[in-house]
Amino acid sequence: MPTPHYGQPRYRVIAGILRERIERGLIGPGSLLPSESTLTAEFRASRGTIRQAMALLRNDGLVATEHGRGTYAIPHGRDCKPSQISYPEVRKQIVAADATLAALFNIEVGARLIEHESIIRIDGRVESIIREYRAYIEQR
Amino acid sequence: MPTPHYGQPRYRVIAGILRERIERGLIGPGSLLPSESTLTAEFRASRGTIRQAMALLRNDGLVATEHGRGTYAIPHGRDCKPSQISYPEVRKQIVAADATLAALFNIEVGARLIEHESIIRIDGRVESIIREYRAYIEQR
DNA sequence: AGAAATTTGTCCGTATGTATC
DNA sequence: AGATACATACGGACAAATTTC
Repeated sequence: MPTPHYGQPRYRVIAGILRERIERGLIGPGSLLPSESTLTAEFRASRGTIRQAMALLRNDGLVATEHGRGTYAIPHGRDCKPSQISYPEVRKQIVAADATLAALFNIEVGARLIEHESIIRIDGRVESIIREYRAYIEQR
Repeated sequence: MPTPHYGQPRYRVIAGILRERIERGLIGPGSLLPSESTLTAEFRASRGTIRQAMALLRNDGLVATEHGRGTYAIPHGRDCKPSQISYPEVRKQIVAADATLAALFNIEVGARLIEHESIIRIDGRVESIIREYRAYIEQR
């Protein structure tokens, strides 16, 4: 993928997402964030970009990093007693049907499907991932 | 050597060589691959590059890695594809985490997950497929 | 049971080359 | 030209799990 940076640069966007997870208690406090390589997978960003994002969070005192161990969320400011069970994160995207899905929907392998993904976390840990697939209807 | 990436990157080349050794049975199945440090010596590549190569093999389900132990070849798979048969409306099975799921759950690629699949039909037609993934908890 | 060595996991800093806005 | 971003690659260091002595 090229590098369109309309508006905010990616490292700021990523930092913002992580910041929100921390401030909402999805991650911390005290627990480890995903590793750099995991985050590169999740955000599909390069390591450099992830590290820039982390640098912002460190700078804001939201996280601390220990060499060889990882990056923690810091118990922040006033504890607003975050609820233990978090709101799911939701994502919607168009994916290509694999063999199994294609067979079920009776469509061609590679045909488009809409995938809704919800991530349910408890204490910041991913508890469950739910994906729903539907036929893709061309719009417009 | 600097880092020109003409043609194939080194980690792919290395992964290819290792893949061949595994598929030829020079290594597997079940036995440990050489350690990362051994491979850096053999291929004169940095550890990071070796680890990238290993990640490819893991992603293909050819090997699995355990912290502090090593990486071993996986007993080669014969997947009897059930494709033809009509699926039950609800299904539960254990699946291997792909890269995306592994990143979200913060587990190893290839680690076990429980997948619940439900098929929603309207007038006999598949309307929607819902899959839920959870961590697999070893019982013994 | 305990210490040391091995091995993987993670982070740090840096560097080069390419491509896009 | 400069900032952003990607992919690749190196070498070093500390942390944590496992194995060996």
